[in-house]
Amino acid sequence: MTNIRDLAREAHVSVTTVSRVLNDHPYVADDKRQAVQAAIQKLGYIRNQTAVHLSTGQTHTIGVMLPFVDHPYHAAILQGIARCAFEEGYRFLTWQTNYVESHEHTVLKALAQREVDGLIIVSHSLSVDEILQYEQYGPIVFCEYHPHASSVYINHYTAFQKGLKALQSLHHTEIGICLGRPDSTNSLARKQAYQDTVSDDARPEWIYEQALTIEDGAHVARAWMNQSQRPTAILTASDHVAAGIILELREQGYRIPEDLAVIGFDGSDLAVVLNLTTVAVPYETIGRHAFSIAISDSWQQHPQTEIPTTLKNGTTASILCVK
Amino acid sequence: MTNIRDLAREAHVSVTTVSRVLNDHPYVADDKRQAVQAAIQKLGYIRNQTAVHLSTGQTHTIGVMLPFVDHPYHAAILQGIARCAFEEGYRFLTWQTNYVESHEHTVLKALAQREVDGLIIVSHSLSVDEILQYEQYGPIVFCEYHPHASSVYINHYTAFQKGLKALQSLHHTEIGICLGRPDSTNSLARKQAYQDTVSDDARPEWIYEQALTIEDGAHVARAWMNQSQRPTAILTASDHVAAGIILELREQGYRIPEDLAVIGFDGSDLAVVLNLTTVAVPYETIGRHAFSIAISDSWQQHPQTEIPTTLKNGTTASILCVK
DNA sequence: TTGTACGCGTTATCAT
DNA sequence: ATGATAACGCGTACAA
Repeated sequence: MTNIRDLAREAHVSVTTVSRVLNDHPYVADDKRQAVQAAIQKLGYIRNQTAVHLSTGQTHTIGVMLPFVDHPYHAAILQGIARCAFEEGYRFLTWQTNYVESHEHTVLKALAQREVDGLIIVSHSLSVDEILQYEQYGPIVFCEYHPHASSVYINHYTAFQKGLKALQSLHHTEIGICLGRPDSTNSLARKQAYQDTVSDDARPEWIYEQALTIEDGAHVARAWMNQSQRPTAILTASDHVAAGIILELREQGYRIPEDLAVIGFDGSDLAVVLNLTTVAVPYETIGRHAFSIAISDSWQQHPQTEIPTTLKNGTTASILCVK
Repeated sequence: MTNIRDLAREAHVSVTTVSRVLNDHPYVADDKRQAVQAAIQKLGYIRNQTAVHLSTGQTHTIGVMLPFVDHPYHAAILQGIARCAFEEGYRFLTWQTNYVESHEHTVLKALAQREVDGLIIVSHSLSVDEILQYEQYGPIVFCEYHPHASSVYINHYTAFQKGLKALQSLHHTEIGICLGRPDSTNSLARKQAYQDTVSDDARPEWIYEQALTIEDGAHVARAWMNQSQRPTAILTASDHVAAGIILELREQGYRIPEDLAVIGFDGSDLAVVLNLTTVAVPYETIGRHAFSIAISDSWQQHPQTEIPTTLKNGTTASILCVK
């Protein structure tokens, strides 16, 4: 493997001059520059990036920690990160943690070990404090709201409130909600929005937890059918869950939204094909913002960037479907 | 940043001994080992991976080249790669190329520059020969069939044939197909399967090209409606396209499968929620195989690994729906 | 404008 | 069992 020393010898210049040519530095005579370039051609030289990384102390790589890569929600954030990273000449490493804490530690360690210049945390199960201990090694940006950390987030409280108020404006008073992991930051905010907005009509038995997948949605539907007192509308935390509920209920002969109004969350392809009423989230934008914070110096101020959501009208809970 | 020299000084041993302790090598006395470990604790030492990479000449990182990260199809392959990589203590870098050739060159260059130990190419637009020139720098594994390269693939010819024969067994004789990028390896195989299987009934105007997204599917549906001679069944190259066709046609008052039978491809979430008849592909398995080939020595023999597909019955083209 | 010499942090070779 | 010391390949003060 030929290196810059070989080039220097071949071109009859010093390694410094070679390095200058390689990095487009000024102050190098044209004849020498050409001599170096000729040597590069002749010897088929290719720069070793690892050596650059060691020498400069930077890898130009950002790490991304997320539970799963194959969920539309996360993939869309990745999309934003990918676009931005490419534009900036950065790479990104992805770690899939499945919310396993030991795996999350692996990711944090990678930051400490200088494998990456910074970290974007899409979702996590370790405590924020524990994660922030690694901030001494480089920028850590969350895609969730955390007041004492750099975070790019959607306001799950107001987003959920938006859905709930829409249902109320359709004269629903018996409203249920679906949550994902019950103790996650997002779920807590959503539950709070539920209690504040629906207030007196809020009922614990209408809060369906651990609802994350299509399959989980079907479970929720079955639970709903078995209840003596049923909500007339359900706001979910993902389009997948909404889809599961709707499919199962239709299967059983119920009509949506007449028997049960359902609102999704995400604005994914599922919402398009099922024509779901849903809370659309610009995930790609979140990824872009998170990335640009991670590679700038602004992260040190722990900036808070809220990304707005929009309620997208469909046929599973719309004015058109209500008398 | 403390390094192994600091540790050596602190523990009163040589850097070699420190390195041995760090890498669990034998031949190091217990007292020295403990002294080193104490020094590690005291100085808060963390190993610099970049230096390890330079010294060993390996990065323990695999690069993944794909057009988009936010398509279920690619995300599922990534999932397989992610699982395998984690198990093996490897990292993976993802490059999203959008099928832009200059971007693809960037990825190949990264292999030459030793940023990654190997490359998995999910899909590409550069010629295989051009890509294979970079094989001198490390393993390159394709997730498409290429006879002279390491490849993990599904047989698009037989997979498409499977769908076509299913339609024929439902007594369809007027069959159309949707293809993605018209000149891709996959599309060519699919077109061949169409011509061979449907043979005399194959019609150029029933081959709908550039059909990749839900939106494209809607276009296909409109094209179909405008035709004087319409196929009675369409086999698509993705569930997205199938979904787009079905939604648009239902919108216009057509019935599926009575007016048009539709078969999807992928076996994605869309197929689940729309109850599509589809050709299911185990993408995660493809990712796993590709990865394990990339990190073993077997790639040098250019192994060919075919992954089987299965026809999944739904309601958009099933025996149940035909008299 | 150019070059020398050292640093980056680790592993590997070869003595002892 | 342990330790000097030379790689690995590049960037960069500092000197000239």
